[in-house]
Amino acid sequence: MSIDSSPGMSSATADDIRRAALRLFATGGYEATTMREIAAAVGIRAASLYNHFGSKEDILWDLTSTALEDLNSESEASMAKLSPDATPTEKLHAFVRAHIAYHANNGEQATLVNMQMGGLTKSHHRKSVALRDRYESRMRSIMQEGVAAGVFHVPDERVASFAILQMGVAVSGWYRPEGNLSVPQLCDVYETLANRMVAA
Amino acid sequence: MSIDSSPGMSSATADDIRRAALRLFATGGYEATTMREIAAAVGIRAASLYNHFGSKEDILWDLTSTALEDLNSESEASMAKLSPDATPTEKLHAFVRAHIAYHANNGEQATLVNMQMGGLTKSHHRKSVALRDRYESRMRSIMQEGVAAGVFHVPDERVASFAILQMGVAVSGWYRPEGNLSVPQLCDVYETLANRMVAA
DNA sequence: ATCCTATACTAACTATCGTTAGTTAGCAGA
DNA sequence: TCTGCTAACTAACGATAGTTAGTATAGGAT
Repeated sequence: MSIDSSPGMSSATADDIRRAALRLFATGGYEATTMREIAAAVGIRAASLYNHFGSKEDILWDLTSTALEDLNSESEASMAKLSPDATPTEKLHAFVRAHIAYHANNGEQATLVNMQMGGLTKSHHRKSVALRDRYESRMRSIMQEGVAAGVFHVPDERVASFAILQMGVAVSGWYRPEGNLSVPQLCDVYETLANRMVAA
Repeated sequence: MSIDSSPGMSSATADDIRRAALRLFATGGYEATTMREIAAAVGIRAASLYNHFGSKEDILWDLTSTALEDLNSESEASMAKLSPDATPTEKLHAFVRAHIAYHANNGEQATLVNMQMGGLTKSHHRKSVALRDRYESRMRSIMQEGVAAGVFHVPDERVASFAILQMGVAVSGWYRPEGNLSVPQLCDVYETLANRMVAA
């Protein structure tokens, strides 16, 4: 047995499984999706899935951890491009644009993270929550920095941070690339809204 | 058989079932919750649930439709209190406050509507989506009215409407009455944020 | 006192789930 | 050519799901 569920190596079939499972989990829910459905979408039998993943939960964990790591790394990469003396406002803009771009470009991954994490084992769930918290805390830090510098003025730092995060998360639920808004345009819109919320 | 799932009449046991199922569906998900779990939470056996509801989906539909009707009626009641010549800004404030209050006071119902509607039959799902659309369209109307009157200025009416709605929906995920914010205070915060977003 | 209805129970059915066992075909390297 | 590994298959297992059938009991109405 090989089981290429660990990151790094992955066969073409394993990637097919990932793609099919992601779509099915995101649209129908993890519990409601059966191994036979995933297999049928790939063109194999259910038992063959176990040549690539140890269990159904293994697939969910693979997808979830990848999604959360992508979210974090894209966000970090975007922030890293800023100059060392960037203002809180510039940081907010960079964060929001990366946030919106991810949720527009990776709607299924985001949906998975937001709605299907309950299917994970307790251990995997804890790790996922930790990754999500790490992400959210970056938003909080920017907010606190801006308030401390006197350039942001919000009624409640915590609530305002959540509000900015969540209005962006919702993008994953409705954005379609074939619509009349490009991703950069969408980022513009949300950058403006976030900007106004902190009354910068 | 009586099956008091239809609104209006309902036995005490049926209400116990509703309460238990709501909690279990909201915290663990509809598909992952079993009839035996619901029954155990009520203190009866699974088969006895069928004296009160025709099926598991019947319970979900009962809860979902009630939640959506409550959301709509509370919103309408709040708007109805405004004077006939209320400004778009006053309407926005009234809508947002009702929106936030509902999501703070009815977190489990809101979670159900936002995450578990996939468990409904196609017919019930359609009706639910229609109720949700009716609610969201009220936000859109206020936005359009404000923009037309020249008092709101947003980059995109549709996106801004969704953003205001969704930052409020997220409240149902984290608000706890034992926290350091009362519901009216929370409404104040979100009224301010929404206000800034439309730059009124 | 006697029905009758409502609601609970036990027991079980059928379907389907995730998963395992055992097997077979194909292909790379010696 | 032989060997060994990968990844597919068929078949089936054990568990559990939603649901139904049949039965018992308690309380209110006549």
